[in-house]
Amino acid sequence: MTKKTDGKQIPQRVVSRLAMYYRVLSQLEQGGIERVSSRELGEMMGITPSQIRQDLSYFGEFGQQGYGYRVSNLYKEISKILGLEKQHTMVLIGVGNLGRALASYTNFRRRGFELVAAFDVREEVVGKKVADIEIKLMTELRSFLKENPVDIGVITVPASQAQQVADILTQEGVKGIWNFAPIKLSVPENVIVEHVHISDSLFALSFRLREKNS
Amino acid sequence: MTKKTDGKQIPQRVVSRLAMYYRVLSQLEQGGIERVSSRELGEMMGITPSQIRQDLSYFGEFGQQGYGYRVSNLYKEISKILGLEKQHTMVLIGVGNLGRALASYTNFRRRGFELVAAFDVREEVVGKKVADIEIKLMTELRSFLKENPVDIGVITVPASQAQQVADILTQEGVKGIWNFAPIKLSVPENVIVEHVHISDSLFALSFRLREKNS
DNA sequence: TAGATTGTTAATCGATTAACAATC
DNA sequence: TAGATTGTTAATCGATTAACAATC
Repeated sequence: MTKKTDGKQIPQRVVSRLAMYYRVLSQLEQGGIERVSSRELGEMMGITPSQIRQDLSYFGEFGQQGYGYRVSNLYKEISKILGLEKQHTMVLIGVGNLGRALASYTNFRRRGFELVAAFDVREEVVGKKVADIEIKLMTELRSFLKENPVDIGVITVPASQAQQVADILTQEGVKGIWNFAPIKLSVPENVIVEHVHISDSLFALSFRLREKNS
Repeated sequence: MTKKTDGKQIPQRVVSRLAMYYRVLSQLEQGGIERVSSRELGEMMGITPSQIRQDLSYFGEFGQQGYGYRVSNLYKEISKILGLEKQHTMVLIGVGNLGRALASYTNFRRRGFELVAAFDVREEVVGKKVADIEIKLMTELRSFLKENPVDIGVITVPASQAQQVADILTQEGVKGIWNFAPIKLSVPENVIVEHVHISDSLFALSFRLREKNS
């Protein structure tokens, strides 16, 4: 039962697989499945049972010999590991099409990510709403952050403005940035940035299509 | 000058770094920079010069001893490698917020990805437009594909409908799928799928925020 | 009990980094 | 020329897979 989280730094690859496990387990639970083995999980996800057991062993012992894993239990444990049982507050900067899509994605709220404000530079959208949040003018970002505790900043502005926004966020104490601008941000080392480079994966698709036909 | 593409399968990691190189080089070129060394590139991207040279060596020799790389040249070569000099046609299935965001992202068109049609199940959006494309009813998808050559299908429907859409796409000869539904698609082995699991990266951010504070 | 499956240690595989001769 | 930097081979590192004792 000893947790193995002690000190050891968890590889990035393991963390992203945790998110996959979480997703699959959520489907299994919704499907009313009660137990699952690493072999079955592996088949569903296209990875080896060994890898699953190895990954989980970073965090503890969640299974039972001869039986496998209780779906509802493993789901809850992984949810805890990912920090999805905590509440997170988010601000959105840049209410374009993508920002709007993210704001409206109700699953985030369900998982404990609460959007508390949205900002844009364009005066004409100010006062309108996304996902029941009133859009504020970008110039109010700093003062808002001073008065409201915010965990995560979601950046969906053009690349040219992203660094500037990141600077305000980090100066005002935001500790996590979810960045959709196609640019590498410089931030203090205690701030965590997750980049989502959507177009990179389209380019990879293009490459693999080409590779196949040659 | 011998290309090394011969047979050897390129690791997925290398492909996704190619997309990064492409992005950085595009910035350098726009900034009017003429030459760059692997050391400089590495510093900008936070990876080792060795890795850059190793990656590039999969595809040929693009540099010059004592000088480095000519930015415009390397940019063009990587663009070729990624297949971005070819024209690709795309259809979009699911015109929700995310679909709308992708359709409006003009950079794709600039890179040779042309959206030729968009589909949705909701009758009320049919006939309206996204990015100058008239939205069609989902039931017309199959017949459209029979009459028009399409390279890539972009899936932005809910998870529950994604497999069904993927089946139609692959049956009608689409060879690449860009999937935003949070589910693993089963497709024939000659079809290439790129998944973008946006929420996975938010979960990873949540994990790393938690990890830091413990 | 016999069969199944875990958690973990050891072996293998692949990817990253270091080193260096070649040469601009 | 001397200094810089490539492309590539070899060394190292880390991640994945296999194997197996423990045990439900």
